[in-house]
Amino acid sequence: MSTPGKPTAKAAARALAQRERILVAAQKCFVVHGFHAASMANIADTAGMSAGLIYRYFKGKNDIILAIIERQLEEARADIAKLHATSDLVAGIAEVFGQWQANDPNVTSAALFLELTAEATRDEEIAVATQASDRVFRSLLGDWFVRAVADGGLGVSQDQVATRVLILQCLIEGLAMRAISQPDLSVDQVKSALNQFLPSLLTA
Amino acid sequence: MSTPGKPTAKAAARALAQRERILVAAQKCFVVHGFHAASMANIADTAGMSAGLIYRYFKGKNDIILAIIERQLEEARADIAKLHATSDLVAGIAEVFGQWQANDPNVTSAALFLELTAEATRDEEIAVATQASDRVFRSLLGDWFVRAVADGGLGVSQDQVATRVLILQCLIEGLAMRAISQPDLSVDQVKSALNQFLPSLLTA
Amino acid sequence: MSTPGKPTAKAAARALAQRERILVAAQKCFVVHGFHAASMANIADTAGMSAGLIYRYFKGKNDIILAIIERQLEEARADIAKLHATSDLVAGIAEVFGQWQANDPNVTSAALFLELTAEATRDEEIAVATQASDRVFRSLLGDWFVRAVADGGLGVSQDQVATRVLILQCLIEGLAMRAISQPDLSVDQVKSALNQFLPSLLTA
Amino acid sequence: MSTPGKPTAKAAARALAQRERILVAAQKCFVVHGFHAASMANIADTAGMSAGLIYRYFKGKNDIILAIIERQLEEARADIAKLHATSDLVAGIAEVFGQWQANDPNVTSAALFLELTAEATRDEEIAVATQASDRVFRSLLGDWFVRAVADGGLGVSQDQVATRVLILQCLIEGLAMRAISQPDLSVDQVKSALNQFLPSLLTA
DNA sequence: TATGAATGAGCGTTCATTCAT
DNA sequence: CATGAATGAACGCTCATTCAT
Repeated sequence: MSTPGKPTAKAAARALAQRERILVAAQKCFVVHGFHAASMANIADTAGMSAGLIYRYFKGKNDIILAIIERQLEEARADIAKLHATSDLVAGIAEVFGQWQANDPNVTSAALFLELTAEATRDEEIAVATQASDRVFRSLLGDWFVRAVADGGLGVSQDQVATRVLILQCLIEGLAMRAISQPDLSVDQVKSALNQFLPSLLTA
Repeated sequence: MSTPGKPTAKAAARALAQRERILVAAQKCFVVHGFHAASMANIADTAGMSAGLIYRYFKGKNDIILAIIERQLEEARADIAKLHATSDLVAGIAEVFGQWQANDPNVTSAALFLELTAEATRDEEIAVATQASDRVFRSLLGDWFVRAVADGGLGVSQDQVATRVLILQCLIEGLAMRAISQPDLSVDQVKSALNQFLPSLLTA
Repeated sequence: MSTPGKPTAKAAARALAQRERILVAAQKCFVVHGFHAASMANIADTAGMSAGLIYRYFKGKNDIILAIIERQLEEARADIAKLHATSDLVAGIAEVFGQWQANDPNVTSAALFLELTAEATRDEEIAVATQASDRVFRSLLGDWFVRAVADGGLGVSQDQVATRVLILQCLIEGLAMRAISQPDLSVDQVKSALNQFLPSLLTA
Repeated sequence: MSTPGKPTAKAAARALAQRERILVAAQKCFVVHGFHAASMANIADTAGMSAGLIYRYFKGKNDIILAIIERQLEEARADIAKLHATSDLVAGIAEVFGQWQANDPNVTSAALFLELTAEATRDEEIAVATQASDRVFRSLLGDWFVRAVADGGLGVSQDQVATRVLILQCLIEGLAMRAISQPDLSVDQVKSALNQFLPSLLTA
């Protein structure tokens, strides 16, 4: 009231920063322990705050999970945007595969992605969020496929888009499982395989 | 000791049957609730026995999870065997996709598969088991690719096998995620996509 | 199964005994600390068991409260039955007042009665239970008023019953508050006052 | 110190106003949620101030409860004063009963009264406060009973006062419980009952 | 004076595991 | 062999209270 505007903005900024701190900590904990095994105390410790404080910024544990899903959607959107910029889809996918294999708790985790998807079969809220996220992702991929080559797209015909997107997604998401189940699979092998089979998917 | 030979064999058979009862119940519970949310009481109820009795046949909950992984290996082997028998790989994969989408607690579950794989990044024992299982699976698939056409194989050259197996696995496992994240994807669409892209993978 | 009937009956008896142990402990704790301030750990300690065990016999804390209400109803029924037997209503009420003033955690507590009634304005389940209990109590009292003198009743006319029951209840329940707020009020003073004003209530 | 006299008086007045704001808010919250279930955050919100500020005016939650008791004493004194003014005691009591049944959070609440009394059996400070309050109330009622009819009193003899006050209080406080446990009891029924039994209490 | 972010202890509850029967 | 009562540690979460701003 005394200094209008500013203090509120400052407080809002702090709140956002705190939410971010919590989400980063939660992501690490979820990657390391899994959704259910990671405790709020775990997350609080990792975030360097008391457990109770988390509830000022999130309604509960489930709320954190949903926020993490949205984070992943935004990261995915950013990745898609990069696809537009680069002509080298193979290198992009291979890089993501490398990150998944390294299992760095700070970036998108393959394990988290799998567990999240599995959880969608049990939690209605999570199901809604993941399916919505997935729809957006497919739509973005589809736009890229269908756009004219002159505009940075692939110029694929409309009746082919769904099929191509499906296969491409299977390849990418399948690599998430390979990153875990086949730790001795090298990035180069992945590149080589993709170089051999992706072109037929990407040509009009 | 008192009645040697026969009774022991009988007891061992009973023990195996009990383990099987428990595993079947556990699989159902895990599919429905997930590994961590499924309680031992749940499993005991489903198996129609007391909670305490389970500990005569398994060291603990983790021990059951490990056994479930081995069960899945067996089932995977059976699936591979069916691939040999059928000439129609596309129909086979599409059928599995349909089962995954239906999420029948009695057959291999996509969600369980994902959760299990995710868990492998956290539990060393599970990692070892899943990777061993995966190696066997790849080996069986590889054999089929490399075997002569006359012997029911595909006659693919040795230096192409790893690549082909990799792509095929990505497609199959990618469909596990599609079954969950894209519930409106029809079996026919999957068949159509596979029919378009599998041939290039399966020809020598 | 092996020894049918008996074991189940034994188990049921034990379960009932455990429920009773818990209810007795809960009543003590509720009297001493109040409904909300009494913790499940408190009750478990008082009952001489672990906190977790309580949940085998009660759904939760609210379930215990509801069971205590029913207990009180049964005790009230027993008290009413005694009224039938004795011609000395004044002595009976005065005795109850004495127990209330002593605040013995083992018998019906005035404080518990008040808190329970207050809670009924907030918890729908408790409201339903207390009102049902109250209806039964009033009905029993009314029967006694209306019954012929020859049958141990008071022979009060039908159109007078509701009024008489109302006043009598106010006097009894009012004494519950007096027992707390006026600790120096003697049982004899209560008797004297009741002897002076009850007769007009009890004559046809 | 810097501006002696006046500013201090102003500050004291402000402090009293703040205390009043808090007490009004607390009373509302206590009526709705009960003493223990009402949170300091609740009270702060209702009072339109921050939670921390309350601690400048009250030592803690218990301190607020004690202050509320004193408030009720003030209200009770006011009610007694009204009894003096009206010749119709029955109508006055019936009106209070109606307010109790309506459970208006802005006036004296029956539920709060009961909970407060119950709490007196547990908290020594509350016991002292309620008993002192009760003594004053009885004294005021007694004065009215004993005062000469010519002075607006009832002219009851000294040795009858205690008994009459006791019965009258039981009737009034008993109606507090009736208001909760017998929600279908009408104000008219109460009036009718009081009209029948009060006269014998009020005549010399 | 006033705020509200932060703490930390304690809550009700669940559940893997043990063991007397 | 089989039971299920019992434990105890941990969980997610709430809230009275404090204190830097």
